This record gives sequence, structure tokens and C-alpha cells, in this order.
Amino acid sequence: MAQENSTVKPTQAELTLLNVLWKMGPATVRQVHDVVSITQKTGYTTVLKILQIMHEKSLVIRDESNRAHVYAPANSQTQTQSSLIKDLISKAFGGSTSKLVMRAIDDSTSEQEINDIRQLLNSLEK
Amino acid sequence: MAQENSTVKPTQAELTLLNVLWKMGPATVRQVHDVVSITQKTGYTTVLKILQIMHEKSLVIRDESNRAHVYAPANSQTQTQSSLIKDLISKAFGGSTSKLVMRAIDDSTSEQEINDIRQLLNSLEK
DNA sequence: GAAGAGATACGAATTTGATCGTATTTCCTC
DNA sequence: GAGGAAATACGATCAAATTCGTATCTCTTC
Repeated sequence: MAQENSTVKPTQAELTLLNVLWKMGPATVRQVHDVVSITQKTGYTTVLKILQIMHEKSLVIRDESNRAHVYAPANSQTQTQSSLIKDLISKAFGGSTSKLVMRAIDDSTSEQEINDIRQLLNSLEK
Repeated sequence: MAQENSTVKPTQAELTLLNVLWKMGPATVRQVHDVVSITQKTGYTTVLKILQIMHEKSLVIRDESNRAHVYAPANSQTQTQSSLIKDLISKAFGGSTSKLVMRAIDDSTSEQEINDIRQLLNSLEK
């Protein structure tokens, strides 16, 4: 049976490009590179290559109808975040979500973050 | 200026060994290997090598006073968990802790986990 | 239809992590 | 102090991730 792609964990560089695609929507290599190169000194062909590899892994889909292919994330940001959290919980928190939540809350320093979390909790207590 | 080790992120294999050390307390390579090899088919010298590398990186400290060196984590489990969470938040949650907390809670499926989190939240609302 | 801009494809180099075989060292025991 | 068990040290291999140079292809425009 083939591997379901929802469980594929993107690498560091792949996640960087996914973040751009989630933010911009479907984009060409050039568009992605223009954004990425603002904060990183990454070559055009590097971005191209990584997007090609991501396509092989089914992390992105692409539209080849035009000369400049248009790439889009294969999975939602939410799905990917869930997958990454799940991975971290199993590897570093003995599988306990509540331990991770506790640690994240304990680590919160920003007043704004604490307020956001408090609001989130209140809304859960409906 | 030298790199502070509290920011060093352990790799997958390293984290596996750290988990053993946090659980067992200071231990020899043999002791660590005995535990690890219950669940994985990892060779003795592989465990040795990784512990040596971790020592170079200051992820563990070691006592060389006996023939069999005794290894111990350089940082607490809590510190390491914080570091890993922080890394994930910055790379996949746009730096927002509350977004990570929300996602973790939304993903919770086990009744037990949900109760644990609820209790945690209640105690925070003191 | 030739030229050139701009795109993709391809392949190689580098780095890092992980694994393990073999060599060497150390200590106990007779 | 010789032998052997058990430890560390060392170095090689392999795979994956990252990077980028160069080759090739494809439009557009004159």
C-alpha cells in the first residue's frame, strides 16, 4: 500500500517554501524565489529544485499548462501543522498532548500571547 | 562568542538517547544500548558514537573516572522540550504560541487527554 | 525563422546524520 | 605478566537534504 502523503513531514527548506505558498497562494518558482530571497540568499535553481523534489514527494501540486509552472501546497497549513505537532509530541513528550500544551503555556512570555491563550481557553469552556 | 548549548536542537537519534537518559538517570553506553535495543535494532557502537558526538556538542556530560564512561544529559528535559517547541512555533506557526496551543487542543482525540488539558486550564484560571 | 530572454531539467558537490566494522586500550583474573 | 572480556576510539560508508552550475527547451518578437 502506498504511503499517504498526509503523514509526510516536510524538511526545513520545504517548510520554508510551503509557508510562502500558503501565504501567497499558487505561485511560480520566480514568485516564490522573489519572496524567499528577501530574507535568504538562496539561488533561483535551488528553489526550483526543492519545489521539484516536493512535487515528487507530493508535498505540492503543480500546474504545467503554462511555461512557468504554478505550484501550490498539496496539504493545508492546518494539516501540516497537525502532522508536525503530532511528531513532536510522540518524540519529545512521551505522546502526551497535555504535557506539550502545559510546556507551551508555561513558556509564554508575551502579554499578548497570554491573553490570546486565555481567550482561547475561555471559548473552549463555552 | 561561543554558542550557548541551551539553544542546540538535538537530532532524532540524539533525542531518543536523551529520553533514555532522562528516564534512567546517568548511564553507561551499555545500559543505554540495552534499553534502546528493546525497541530498535541499533548496534552498540552506533549508540556509543552518537553519545560521543553528543558529548562534543555538549548535549551530554560524561564521567570518565571509570573505564565505562557514564553519560548524563547536559540539559533538563524541560529545557529541551521548550527549545523544541520554540523551534516549531517559529518555523511552522509564524511565531504564535497560541496558534500552536489551539492546534494541539483541536487535534486531541483521547478523552483522557482532553480531561487532562481541561484540568490544566482550570488550574491556570485559579 | 533566428535570436534571446527566461523557464525547466539534470547532474554533481557538499554537508550532516546515522550506522557499524575494526583497531586499540584497559582492567580483571589466573 | 599473559590472556581475554569489554570498553573506547577511529574511520569508512550510506542516505538524505541542500545547493547550484550547466544544459536544454520554449516562447516571443522582430
